[in-house]
Amino acid sequence: MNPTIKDVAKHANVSIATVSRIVNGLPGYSEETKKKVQQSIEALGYQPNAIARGLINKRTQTIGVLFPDVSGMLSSEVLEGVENAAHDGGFSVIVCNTTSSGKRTVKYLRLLQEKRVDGIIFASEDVKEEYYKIFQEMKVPVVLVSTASSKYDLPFVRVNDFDGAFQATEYLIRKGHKVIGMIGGSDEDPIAGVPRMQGFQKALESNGLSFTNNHITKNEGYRFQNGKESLPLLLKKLPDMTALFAASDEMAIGAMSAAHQLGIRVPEELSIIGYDNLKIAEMCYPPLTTVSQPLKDMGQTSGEMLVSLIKGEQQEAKSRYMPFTIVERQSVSDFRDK
Amino acid sequence: MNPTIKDVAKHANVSIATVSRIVNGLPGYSEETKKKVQQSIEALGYQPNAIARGLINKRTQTIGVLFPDVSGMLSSEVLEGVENAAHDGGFSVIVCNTTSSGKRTVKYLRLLQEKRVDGIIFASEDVKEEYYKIFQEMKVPVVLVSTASSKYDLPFVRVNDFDGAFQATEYLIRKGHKVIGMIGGSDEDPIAGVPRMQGFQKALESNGLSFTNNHITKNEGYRFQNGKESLPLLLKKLPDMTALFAASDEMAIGAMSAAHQLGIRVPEELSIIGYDNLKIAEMCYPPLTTVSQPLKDMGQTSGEMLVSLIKGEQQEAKSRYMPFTIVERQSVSDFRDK
DNA sequence: GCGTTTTACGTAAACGTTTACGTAAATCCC
DNA sequence: GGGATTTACGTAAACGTTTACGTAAAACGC
Repeated sequence: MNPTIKDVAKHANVSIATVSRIVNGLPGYSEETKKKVQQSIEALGYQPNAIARGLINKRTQTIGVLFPDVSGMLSSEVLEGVENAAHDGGFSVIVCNTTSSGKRTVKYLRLLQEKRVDGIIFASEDVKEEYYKIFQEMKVPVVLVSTASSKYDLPFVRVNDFDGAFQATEYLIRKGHKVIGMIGGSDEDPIAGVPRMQGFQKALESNGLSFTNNHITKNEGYRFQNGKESLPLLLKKLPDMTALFAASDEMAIGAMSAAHQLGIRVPEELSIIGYDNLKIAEMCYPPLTTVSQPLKDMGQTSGEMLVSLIKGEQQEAKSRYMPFTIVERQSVSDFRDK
Repeated sequence: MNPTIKDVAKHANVSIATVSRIVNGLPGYSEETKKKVQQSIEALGYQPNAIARGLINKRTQTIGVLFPDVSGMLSSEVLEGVENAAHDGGFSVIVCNTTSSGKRTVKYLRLLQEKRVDGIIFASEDVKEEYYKIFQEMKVPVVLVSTASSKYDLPFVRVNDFDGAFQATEYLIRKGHKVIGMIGGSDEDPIAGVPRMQGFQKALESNGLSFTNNHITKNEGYRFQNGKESLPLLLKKLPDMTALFAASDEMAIGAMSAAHQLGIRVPEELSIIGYDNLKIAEMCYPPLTTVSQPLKDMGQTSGEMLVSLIKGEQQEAKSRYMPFTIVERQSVSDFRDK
């Protein structure tokens, strides 16, 4: 089995306290003793036991990250950023796939509490009261990413969804489009659903364009299939539509697929703008113009924020709205001549 | 802070051994004592400390998973399967993003060794000697996924890449194509590079079609951009090419993008078949026909295999070749009339 | 040389849990 | 009723590490 600190101490003929001091770079030993101990460590192949250290220090150097869909394209980029920041800060990442289930989320939080993780990153979902209660019990820092909570004072890292939608819609308006539809999310989703629809509506109204219920179709999810099914519905409600804003890249690409099937040329007959700037945005045909959420940076920033809170480098984190841009590709046509 | 087992024992007026027995469902207490202890647990909000338990049991209920690219589309689906299996088996997953760097991989393995993880899943990369040395030191089970090792006897879960490529190429041949090219990976990649190229070559030769160096372009990576850059090169070498097999879905979609730009109609003028069946295969235009690696199932299977090894339910794991299928979509035309 | 300060150790206790083993009481069976 | 077995505890030690504190020796300064 693995040699312990006792084996090293015996081999080097010193006490375990001396070995510990040397291993951890604390003062209190001679150069001669240090060399002797290091030789013993190498000879025995000693690897310190982080479990024992965690028990004493009451810190495990581990954080938990909860995603509603760990293999989703959004999640995987955020995860990369989080993992980079955590690793650089000396922390390991336990990943939890909650599948948007409240029960499973509570189970994971309890598990993370038992494992005494030093902090939590909670991604892309609304914070329920019972989650917040567990956060409180755990007495560790929590950072939200790609989400926020109106009810609980938890630091977050996100993009301003209202502004992003507003500017995406204004972009279409500036390109000369006057009949613009939206493939939206859910009325009950306070994170990605409601603000993006509100931003869309506000942009229309601010530019003197009409907004009615016919301008939006709503969905429970944000997937390719949702977008594909929504386009025919939207066209029925808004037959003169020349452009649309989709509340996610996947839905935009789904709409694109449906347009191909309906023989509608994109962008010549229908312009489409998405939201996220996932990797696939450049891979579809035509390449998608979209609102760019800097997902990996958001993961990185939230990871750094959490590490900083754990280390006590700051007592309170300042929530961050990350900048977004409109990445122009080829899915939006210039309608100003028409 | 968190109440300990000592607090519960004091509150319930029993010993800590009794609390432990009750919490862990071991025999040796009366129903009356059990009720009393459970009330104390609830009143104090006791959560067992998994760190202390891990130190005693020499088992952390945690596994480490190493990916060369954690946000890659391949990785994220495998990760979901692994995480599901691990969670169901009572294990947490520490995710490590090695970025294909040998140095970083060693660093992660050492970290996982210190954290005393119960097992390792190693994905999508060749096993180097120094990794294998660390596996040996750690004395925990290791399972490979989406990779294998010719040099070390480690159980793996993968698809037979030779067969997959062979059948993809035969599929094109059965569709009447006679001049078939390949966008391949690297000669130095014994996992995804060489076998897929060999399968392609064998299929051509077995069907009496010519194979020369002009039939393959090679790449260092398997990304969209690699595919996009490869198509013009391949067309230069093989101007009469009517179909191509790409060694990954991303490269297939990259080739598709290049075809659109060159005004080549897919599949009418050029048929394309990919490899992986990533989510994006159905999202591109036209939807991609591809060899389907069951990525999530592979993750699930490798996770189950590792859990079983850790629990001692089996002493040796039997390596698994997972079945693949050809998922027909719309990127391959029937060339038998022409 | 002597008193003070610093250095280089080692000892003992702690962290929160699990469990082997001993003991007393209760139960069972002849 | 008595001996054997089972049940229901509690005690003590262990797991591998960190560190406060005490002590002896060395170094420093007058």
